[in-house]
Amino acid sequence: MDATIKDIAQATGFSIATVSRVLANKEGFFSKSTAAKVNKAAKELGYQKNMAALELVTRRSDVIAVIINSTKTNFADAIIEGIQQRAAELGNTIIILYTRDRDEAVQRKAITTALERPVAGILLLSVDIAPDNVALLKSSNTPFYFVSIAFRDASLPCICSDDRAIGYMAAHYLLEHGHTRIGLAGLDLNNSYTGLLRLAGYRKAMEEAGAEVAEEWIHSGDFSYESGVDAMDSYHGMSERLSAVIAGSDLVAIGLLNRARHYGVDIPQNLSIVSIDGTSLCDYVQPTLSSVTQDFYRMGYISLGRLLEHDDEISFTDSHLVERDSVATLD
Amino acid sequence: MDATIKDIAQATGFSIATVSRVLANKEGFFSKSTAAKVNKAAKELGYQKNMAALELVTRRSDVIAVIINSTKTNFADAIIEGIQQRAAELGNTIIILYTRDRDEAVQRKAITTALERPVAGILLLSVDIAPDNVALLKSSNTPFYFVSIAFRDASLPCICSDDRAIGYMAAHYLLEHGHTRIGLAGLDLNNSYTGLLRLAGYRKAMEEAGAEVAEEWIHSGDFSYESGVDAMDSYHGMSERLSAVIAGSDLVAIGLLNRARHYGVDIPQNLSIVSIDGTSLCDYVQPTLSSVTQDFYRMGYISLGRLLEHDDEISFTDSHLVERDSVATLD
DNA sequence: CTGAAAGCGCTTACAG
DNA sequence: CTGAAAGCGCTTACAG
Repeated sequence: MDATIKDIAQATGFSIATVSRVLANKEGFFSKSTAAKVNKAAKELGYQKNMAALELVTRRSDVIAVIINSTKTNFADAIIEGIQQRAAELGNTIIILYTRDRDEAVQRKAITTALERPVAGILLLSVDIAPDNVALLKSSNTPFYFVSIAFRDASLPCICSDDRAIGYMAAHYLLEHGHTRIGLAGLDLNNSYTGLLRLAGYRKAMEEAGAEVAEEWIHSGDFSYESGVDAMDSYHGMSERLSAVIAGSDLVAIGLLNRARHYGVDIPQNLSIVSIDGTSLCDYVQPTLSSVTQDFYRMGYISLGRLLEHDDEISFTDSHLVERDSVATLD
Repeated sequence: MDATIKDIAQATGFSIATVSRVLANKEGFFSKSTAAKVNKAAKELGYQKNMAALELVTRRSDVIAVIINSTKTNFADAIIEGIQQRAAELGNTIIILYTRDRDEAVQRKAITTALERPVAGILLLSVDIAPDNVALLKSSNTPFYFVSIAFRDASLPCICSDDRAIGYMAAHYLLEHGHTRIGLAGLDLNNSYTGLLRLAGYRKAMEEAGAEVAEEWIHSGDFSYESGVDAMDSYHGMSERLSAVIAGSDLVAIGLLNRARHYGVDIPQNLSIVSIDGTSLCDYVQPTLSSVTQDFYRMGYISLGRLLEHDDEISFTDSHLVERDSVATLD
C-alpha cells in the first residue's frame, strides 16, 4: 500500500528523521550518499508525501483557497487562469469554493471550509462580502485578498481595475468622437460599488466636456445580456435619440447590439457602443465591439503574490481602450 | 488562538474522546446534555475542525480533485458548475488542478498532487491522458472518472456525449433540409478520438442518404475560432460550393460565420451552418447558430456521483438539436 | 551528518 | 454514556 517514510527508513536502515530531512531537502543535514539511497528507495516504493500529516505538524500549507462568486461572468476564467499560472510557478495548490453575493450563510460556509485547513491564504473573486463575514475573515489569522472588486471600506485589501477611470475613459473616448448624447447601460447601481464608480467617472467626463446628462440616459441593470436588451428597449422609446451608449459589460453590449438590430438600428451608423471588459466576445460579434479592456489575467496573476506577501494595499491593474468597429465619429 | 478539542474538553470537563464524538455527531455515544455543553463551548471558543488532523487519522477526506485541461474551451465552465453544484449537495470540497493534453510530465504532476492527499476521488475534465499516467491512476487506490472525453480504451470510466451520434445528428438535420454538399470543419482528426467519432457519425449519415463526400469538404483543425476561419478560406477557394457546413465547435462556427461575412457569403442564404456544443455563444452572434447542443452541466453534475459510487461504466449524456437561424431549407 | 523522542489534532477500539 | 490510550505520518528541537 501507500509507502510512508517509515518504510523508507526500514528499507535504507536510516532513521525516519534522516529520511524526512532528505525528502524535505533540508540542505546540510545529510550527505549526498544518504540522499541518493533514500531517494532511490522512495522512488522504488512509489512514495508519495502525505500532505495531511505535513499540514498537521507544520500548521501551514501551500493551499490557496479561492472563493468565487457563482454569478455568471465571462471574465472569471481569465482571472482564475492568472491565479493558476502564478500558483503553478509558486508551487501552490488551489482549492475552489463557490459562494453568492450578499448571501451571508453561503459565504460563511465557504470561508469556514477554507479555514478548516491551514491554508496559506484566501482569495475572494468578485465576492461582495457581507459585513459579518468580514469580521470572520479578520479574526482568522489567514491572509485574504479581494480580486476584481473594491469596497468603500478601505481596510479590505484588493486588486481590481480603476472603475472610476474606466467610466471616464469610455465617456471621454466617445466625447472625443463627437458624441454628447451618451447613454450608460446595464450597470448595477443599487448594490455594486463598481457600478457607482463607473457612473462617477462617466459623469466627470461629461461634466468636463460640458455635456448635460439626462437621467433617462442612465439605465441600470445587473451587467447581464438582458440588461442590455432592456436598456435598448428603453432608449428606443425616447423621443430624442442617443448617439452612443456605454455598456456596463460585454454581455450588456451584446444585448444592446442584438436588440438594436431587432429595431433596425445600425451599429455604428445610427448608434455607437463602447463596451466595458473587452473579453474575446468583443471579437466574436459583428460589428466587433470597441471596449475599455480590463487585464483580468494579470489581476489574477498579481493577486496571489500580493496575498502571500501580506501586501494589504488596494491596487489597480491597467485598463485601456481597444478600438474595434462599434464606434462612429460624429461631425 | 485556534481552539482544539482539547480546549473544549478543558472548558467542559469532558474528555477529548467525548468531545470528539459530539462534534462528529456519533449518535448514541453521548447524552443530549453533554452535547449541549460541548456545542456551546465549541461555539464560544470559535472552534473550527482541523481537517488535516482528521484526514491523517481517518485516511480519507471529502475532497474531490478536479484535473482540468487548460486548453481553452468555452464549455468547461458549465461542467465545473455542474460538479460544484453536486459537490455542494454532497458536502464535498473541490481542489482544482490544471494540466495539458499529451504533456505527460504536467499531467503526472497534477495527478501526484492530487494523490498527496487522501482525496475521495479524481475527476479528469477533457484530459487526453498519456498512457503512463493511466498506469499511475490505476495503481493508486483512488477512484477516478473522465468527463467530456472518451477513449478507445474501454477500461477508462467516463461520461461524455455520444460523439458519433452528434456527428450523425448534425449531418442528418442538414440532409433533412435538402443539403447534400455538407462540409465538416474544425475537428481535430489527428489527436482527438472525439473528432474521429464525430466524423464517423457524419459519414454514416451521408452514406445512408446516398450522398458522396469529397475529401476537401473535411477540413480538420483544433476546435478553435481560427480553425473556422481557415476552413472558410479553404471552402471559399473550391470550384463547386458547399451548401452547408457542420462546425466542430461553437468557436469554429463563429470563425466560419465571421469569415463568411468577410467574403460576402450570407448565412444562411448562401451557406447553412450547424454548430456542435450549443453554448450561449450561439445566441449572442447574428444570425444565431443552430446547434447540436450538449448537456455540459449535467455531465458535470452526474460525474461526481458516478465517481463516488465507483461506477466504472462509460455513459452518455443527451445531446439534441436546437434550431436557431443559421440553417436554410434547400429545395 | 544522524537518531530518539515529543508532538501536531484528531478518531476509535477497548474497557468500564 | 464516558475516558485512557494508541496511533495516523510527518517535522524538528535536542543531543550527540
